[in-house]
Amino acid sequence: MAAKLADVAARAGVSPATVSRVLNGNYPVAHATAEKVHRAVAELHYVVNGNARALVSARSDLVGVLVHDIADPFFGVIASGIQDSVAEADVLAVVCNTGSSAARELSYLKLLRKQRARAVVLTGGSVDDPDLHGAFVEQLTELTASGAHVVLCGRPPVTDAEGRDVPGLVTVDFDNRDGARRLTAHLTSLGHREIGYVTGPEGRTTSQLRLEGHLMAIRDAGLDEARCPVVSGRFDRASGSTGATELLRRNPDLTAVVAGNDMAGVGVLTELRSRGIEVPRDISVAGFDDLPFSSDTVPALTTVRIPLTEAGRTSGRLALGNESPPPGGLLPVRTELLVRDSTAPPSRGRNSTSGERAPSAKAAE
Amino acid sequence: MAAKLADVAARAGVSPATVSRVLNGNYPVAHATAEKVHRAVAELHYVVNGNARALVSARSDLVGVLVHDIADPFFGVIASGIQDSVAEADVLAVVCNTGSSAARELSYLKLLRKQRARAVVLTGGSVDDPDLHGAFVEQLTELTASGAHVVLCGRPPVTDAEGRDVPGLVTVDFDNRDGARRLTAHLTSLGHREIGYVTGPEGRTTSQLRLEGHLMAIRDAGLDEARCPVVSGRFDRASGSTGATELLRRNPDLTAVVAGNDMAGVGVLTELRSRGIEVPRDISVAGFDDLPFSSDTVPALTTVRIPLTEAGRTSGRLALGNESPPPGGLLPVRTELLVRDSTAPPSRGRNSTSGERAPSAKAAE
DNA sequence: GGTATAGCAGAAAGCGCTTTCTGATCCGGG
DNA sequence: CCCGGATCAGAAAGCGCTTTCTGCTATACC
Repeated sequence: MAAKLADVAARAGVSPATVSRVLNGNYPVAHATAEKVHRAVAELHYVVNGNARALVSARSDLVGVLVHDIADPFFGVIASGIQDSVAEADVLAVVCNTGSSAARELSYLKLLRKQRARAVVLTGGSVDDPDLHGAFVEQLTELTASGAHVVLCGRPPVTDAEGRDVPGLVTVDFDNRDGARRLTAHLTSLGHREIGYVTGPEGRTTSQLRLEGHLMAIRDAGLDEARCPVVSGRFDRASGSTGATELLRRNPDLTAVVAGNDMAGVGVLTELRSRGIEVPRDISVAGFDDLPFSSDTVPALTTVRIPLTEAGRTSGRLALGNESPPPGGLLPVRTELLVRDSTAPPSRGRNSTSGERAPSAKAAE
Repeated sequence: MAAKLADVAARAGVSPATVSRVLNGNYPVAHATAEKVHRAVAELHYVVNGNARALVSARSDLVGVLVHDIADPFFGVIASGIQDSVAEADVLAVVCNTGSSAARELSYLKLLRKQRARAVVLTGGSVDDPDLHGAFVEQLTELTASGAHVVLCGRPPVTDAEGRDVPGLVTVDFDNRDGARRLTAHLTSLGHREIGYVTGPEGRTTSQLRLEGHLMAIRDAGLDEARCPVVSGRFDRASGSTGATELLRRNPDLTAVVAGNDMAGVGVLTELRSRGIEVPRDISVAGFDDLPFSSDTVPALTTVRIPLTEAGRTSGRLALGNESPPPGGLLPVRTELLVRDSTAPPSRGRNSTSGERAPSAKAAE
């Protein structure tokens, strides 16, 4: 149906080899000949068959991007960063929604291997499934063995059954633990001593690291852990709401609630509001990630910014192999505490009307 | 490096042809033989080379998905719907960010053609670029001619230079105009007579259709169009803010503001709030799309719901050719008016509480 | 003027698979 | 007992490209 290389060659009056060389520009071709070929290409609307090319060169112009949920802006932003940087090399990004299921992650990895993807970027915290971990490591090993680059963006290095790092992986690591520690430290330094926490989904490394950071800050400040309840959520709005409810049930005197991410933070905000609790006068609230909408909440959410777009871009470059991998395969990404309007010093006894807050001034990107 | 079909054949003691047949299950193979093959496949961790397969069968297991911006939840949700439905056929979705540029759209189309994508789904309103339109139609024609399915999701049918529909395209059409009409009609029926409007980007069909619907409702209600200013925005928060400012400058007596989409609606909400204008008491606000966050705004945003996930799924099925195309190639998607807390009847005379305007430094993306 | 050397272009092999065509085996029926 | 038709398996061609190897024509140099 479509024109092929041989058709172009015939039309230009040259051999297929010459056409190929003109197209790839990796071999000297006389200018006049190249002209003829270009003309023929244009006339025939010729487009090289990527499959044939990939077959002989043993690698395609595809990079796989595994995300938990592409409808979640957290992943959308990362994906757009990746897309951005790989597009410069005319490489296509294949976005795969795993729905946080290790099984689907595995089957996508296999599919990507089948397409001989040039690289794959796994984003977001890893999902723990002991049964599948062996198979997971195997896929990753197989992938790197066949020359594909594997980049972990926002998830910790993968270790095999013996706890050894799987070789050849590159990690773009978000500083979740320390970011969380600094966030909660901000709250304790404001004078909060009864701080609730809504975690992310169980078994997700991101949830765990952030929780650890939070607990570190709690201990550093010498707070009574019994007064600082932790409930588990799922990194979404709904779990933010129910989490806030549960937290208040456990400790009605809470003066601050930290959510595992911004999404849950919004849920907390909504729930508190619907209960007539004013933020930050009555309770301070904080999130994590600094998603695009986080500065538009009311009040604007205090959070920890992760430069997601930039991290995505870096991951993309790493995936293409354009950027030499960092020493040790680990490239840390700095987080930054963003204090906005949802956090303030605790008021003495909840029901007092402590000062009004100034209308929000926003942080530019 | 990786095992190939011949290796599996050798190990199983059969011919390559037999292995292929076992893997594809399209030809009778004795049970015992199939067993041997399966064992060899497992032992060698064999994964078929999709490129080789695509080369001979002349079509790959890839569908392209063109979006304006994957970080925007509007597209994220659609993309996840598409992904969802094509994944069932072990087909991979290639997400391409066009950044609303017709040139990039074109180059992605070419890239997708090169990969011999099985189908491509173009989402979101089309971008108007007269210079590139011819080339655009050509790519689409070439694509359908080579047997690929082309689905337009949320954009109107494409017409060629003579205004004729390009054949073979399937359109999943959002009912933007009528949705917008009903939304503004809701406002007029509430008693609003001075309604401002913030459009989407110029030259985008979605913007245009929604604006048309709005104006229809304005006329239907017999309002004075001079009192109903329209300012242009870009479907993002920042333009919602600036749009609201400009609208109030043009008509300080506005009792309602309609934004072209939810994103801009949030911007409007934020801006009004920072000016001390209370929603919906002083001014009603409405958006369009019903994105996941729209019910979490304060107050919850009245909007028009488009079943984006479902539309994405349908587009995916259409792209795979699993669903027979609708008559006329046009499949309408119903929208639904969602009245929430941001709209209410206008109050008599606003200046009762028109607050001080706080300086707010905004960042555009 | 003859040979060495660029500088280009073509022939052909082969990437890993699918599929048609051909062939071998086995069964039942005449 | 032999033949025809199932039933299954192999041989081989070829999908559209890249790339090595080979070869040809100029040019340069002695």
